[in-house]
Amino acid sequence: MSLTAKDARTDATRPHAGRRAVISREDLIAAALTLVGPHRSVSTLSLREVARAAGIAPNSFYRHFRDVDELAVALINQAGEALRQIIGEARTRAVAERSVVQSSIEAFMEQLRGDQKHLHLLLREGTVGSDAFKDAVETQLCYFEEELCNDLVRLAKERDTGIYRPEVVARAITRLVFAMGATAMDQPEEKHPEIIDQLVTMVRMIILGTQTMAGSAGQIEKTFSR
Amino acid sequence: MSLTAKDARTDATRPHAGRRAVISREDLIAAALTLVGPHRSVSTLSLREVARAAGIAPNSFYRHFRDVDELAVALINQAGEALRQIIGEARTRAVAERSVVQSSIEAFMEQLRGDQKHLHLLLREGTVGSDAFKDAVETQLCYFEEELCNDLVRLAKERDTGIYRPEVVARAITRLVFAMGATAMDQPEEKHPEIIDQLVTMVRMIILGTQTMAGSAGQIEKTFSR
DNA sequence: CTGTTATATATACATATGTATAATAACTCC
DNA sequence: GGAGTTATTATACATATGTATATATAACAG
Repeated sequence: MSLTAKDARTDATRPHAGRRAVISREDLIAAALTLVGPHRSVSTLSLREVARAAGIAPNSFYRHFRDVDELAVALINQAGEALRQIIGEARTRAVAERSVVQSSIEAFMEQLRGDQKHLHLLLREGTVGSDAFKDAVETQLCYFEEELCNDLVRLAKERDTGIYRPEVVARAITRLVFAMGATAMDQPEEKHPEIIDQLVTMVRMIILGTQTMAGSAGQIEKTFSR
Repeated sequence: MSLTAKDARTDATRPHAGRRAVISREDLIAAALTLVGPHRSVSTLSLREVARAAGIAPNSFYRHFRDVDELAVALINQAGEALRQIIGEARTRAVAERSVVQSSIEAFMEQLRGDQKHLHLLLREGTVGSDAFKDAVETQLCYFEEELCNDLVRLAKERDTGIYRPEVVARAITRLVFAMGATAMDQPEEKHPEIIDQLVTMVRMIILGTQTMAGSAGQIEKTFSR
């Protein structure tokens, strides 16, 4: 179990008896990612197709995944992590600047425009496929909800505005943003500003609603002072 | 163009030269409907499979549809019409009774519980597939939005509550209900009451928000007097 | 070098798919 | 009855898929 000097050469991979893998799990995921898109669903990917895209023999696929479905789950998890990190950065960056709502949504749509296939996956494919796949998507969505919920509670305390059932608020906003994002992906870029505007309005209505329900109607202007 | 006695026998089908169709477009759609479900996406349906389910030879499919995609579009349109009618009835029935929000959502979830495959289709498959298919789903969603928008404006006038950007409100509610409905379909029935409760809260927040934005905060209690 | 072992490929097979072509069956009209 | 017309089927073919089996290849240990 001790590491020799030779092992260090292989850089964080422990010594290896047998042929070295010419391709990694991640390479396969990346190859699959090039195949999906607005017109191609993960659920229609075939093992041979992915293998072809990755430049390996069909059977080599089995060295990395039990079947395409397992790949799909890995794909979703990767997509969720990537997106959460991006949104997280946008959020902390936003606090200093303008409205949290506005800049978070803009960051989201910005990402969407960047042809990030990851986003396509998370937004559109959540509700079709195997149980394992759907669970994976749901889990990622819940992560988003939790983080947003924490943010909402924190902000409400800071600004001393009330907040009614923050977990429901977080869920509503998350689902709404994802749903609107999914439809936005099929629209030409000219329409994105309008969609952003609608989304911002929706989110503000929800926030206004939860604050009113919490009985803090008097503090509303404070929140939207940009 | 005149109808003879013999024509009347065939009941609204005009006289027909050549063999009579043993199967109709609708039969094919119905057969396809039996194949889709929580685990089967429309986009994975094969021509032969649908033909098999309908009890016809693969090639006979072409007499009715150019390809599976055309069937999928027809399926969506049918689903949309069916659902709109159901919700419409629920809505008019609701006005006399309790809160419009509560009873509309309950009607929606009720339908969902009834294993209506139509709903599965509309809720989940909207964002993957051909352009024609996605357009069809989007169109149906827009119908919902328009009807809801009319309702909202009418109700706002009746109750003299303000309403800010009703089309955005209608869109938010529609997308939210559909998104929540899609996730609800994977949950056991015991959780449905909780989901309904969340959804009702979400919609009330939005309505409260739009009313507040319209500057009619004083009239809020009136709306939620159940 | 030899052996061991993990990895990748080649070949093969049963099965599924979309569709072309030709044949058959059921119907209307004369 | 037969002629014309249309719906349906039978057969066939090229192609794609998942996977089983066997084999080749590369890295390591000794």
